[in-house]
Amino acid sequence: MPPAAAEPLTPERILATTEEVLRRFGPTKATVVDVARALGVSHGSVYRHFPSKAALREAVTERWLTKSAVLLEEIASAPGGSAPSKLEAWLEALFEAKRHKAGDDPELFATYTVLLAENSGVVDEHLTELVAQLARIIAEGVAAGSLAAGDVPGAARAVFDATGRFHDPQYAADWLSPTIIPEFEAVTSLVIRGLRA
Amino acid sequence: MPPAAAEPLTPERILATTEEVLRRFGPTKATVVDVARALGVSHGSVYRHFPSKAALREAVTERWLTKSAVLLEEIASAPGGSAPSKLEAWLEALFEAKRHKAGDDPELFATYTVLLAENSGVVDEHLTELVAQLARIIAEGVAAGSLAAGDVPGAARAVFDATGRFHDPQYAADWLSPTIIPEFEAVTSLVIRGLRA
DNA sequence: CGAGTGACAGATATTGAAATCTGTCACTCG
DNA sequence: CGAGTGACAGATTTCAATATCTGTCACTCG
Repeated sequence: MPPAAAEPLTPERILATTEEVLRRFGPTKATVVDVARALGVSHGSVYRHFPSKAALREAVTERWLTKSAVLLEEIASAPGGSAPSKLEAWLEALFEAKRHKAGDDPELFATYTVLLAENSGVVDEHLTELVAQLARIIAEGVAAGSLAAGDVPGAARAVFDATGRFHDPQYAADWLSPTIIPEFEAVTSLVIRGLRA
Repeated sequence: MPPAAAEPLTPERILATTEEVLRRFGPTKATVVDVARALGVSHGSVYRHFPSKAALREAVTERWLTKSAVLLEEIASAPGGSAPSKLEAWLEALFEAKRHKAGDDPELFATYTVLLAENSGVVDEHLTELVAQLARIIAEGVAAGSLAAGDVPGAARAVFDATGRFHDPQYAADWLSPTIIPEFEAVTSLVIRGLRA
């Protein structure tokens, strides 16, 4: 981040710089003063755009989660393909995305894990959104006769819960295990089998 | 714990006192000196029986896990009953036991959660033992024709992983939610359905 | 002997004073 | 005006000194 630039100070620019500062200093060391310094403004200016440090960090978290949700939405709403195979693709995309984020840059992943933990409200909304995506896939399968579910939202939630080990960041350490992929496949196929008509 | 008694200083007595001290002071404050004081001996004596504080805490952890495993083993090896219903009973017993421990004495539960985290070796053995119990139930079902599984140990592991939300202490906070029981039932029935012949 | 002791060295944790950070606000200046 | 400032009070974090704990060992004493 170049020290300054006479560009207008927008929320967008502040968020991007906050991400950068979090990346460099980590979640415990990154301060509002650091963000302001990186932007070449006083920290008071940052408070013109965000009411608190917590709100700033929450906005960064939201941004990150939105990116993931959009990616998965594309799979969920893709035309064609059977519901079971779409379900499998969706679960695999979720797992692979997380696994790569955790594996490629563990420090950044740890940083975001801290932010997720302190913004459970934003995370809950994100999880609700993901379960809703799953529910749409399952509903499609029920309509097509390839899946069976009495309570579609309940089934979606159950699928999400049952695969928690492969998307909950608390298990990130396990994702490095060489047996994690067969384990993922075993759970996925068990769950899909349980949902088949 | 009465200050002293001229009883012989056995590993068993040290372990019981360590549990008591952990219960009262919590995992961060409980020291070997505290344990010795509660036993009315010098801390050097404790080191005659356990090579280190870590070993002492590990032994306490092992003791606790063994108790749980024995309880579940009774269900797994009970004669009679179909494999699917035994599987359900086993999963429910595991969940209820954990849920009650967490709900009835949250501080003690938190203490043990800390000990579990620092003794992953002991925990891994315990988990292997539990998965083996599941595998025995599933094998019984396959033999009786009520369940289907190509790879029985793999399926047991998958069942265990899929129900993680209902036994992994990291999720203990969720166990207080009023919706946790239907969620448990949804996952359990999905998994058992996936295993049915 | 051999279970138990207690003084000791090095490691770890606690504490309180100093430094830094968060959030506010009266002010500047284009 | 209204985006940006910087000095300030109170909260939080850091750091170094102090205290406590862990683990060892030469010793006691039944």
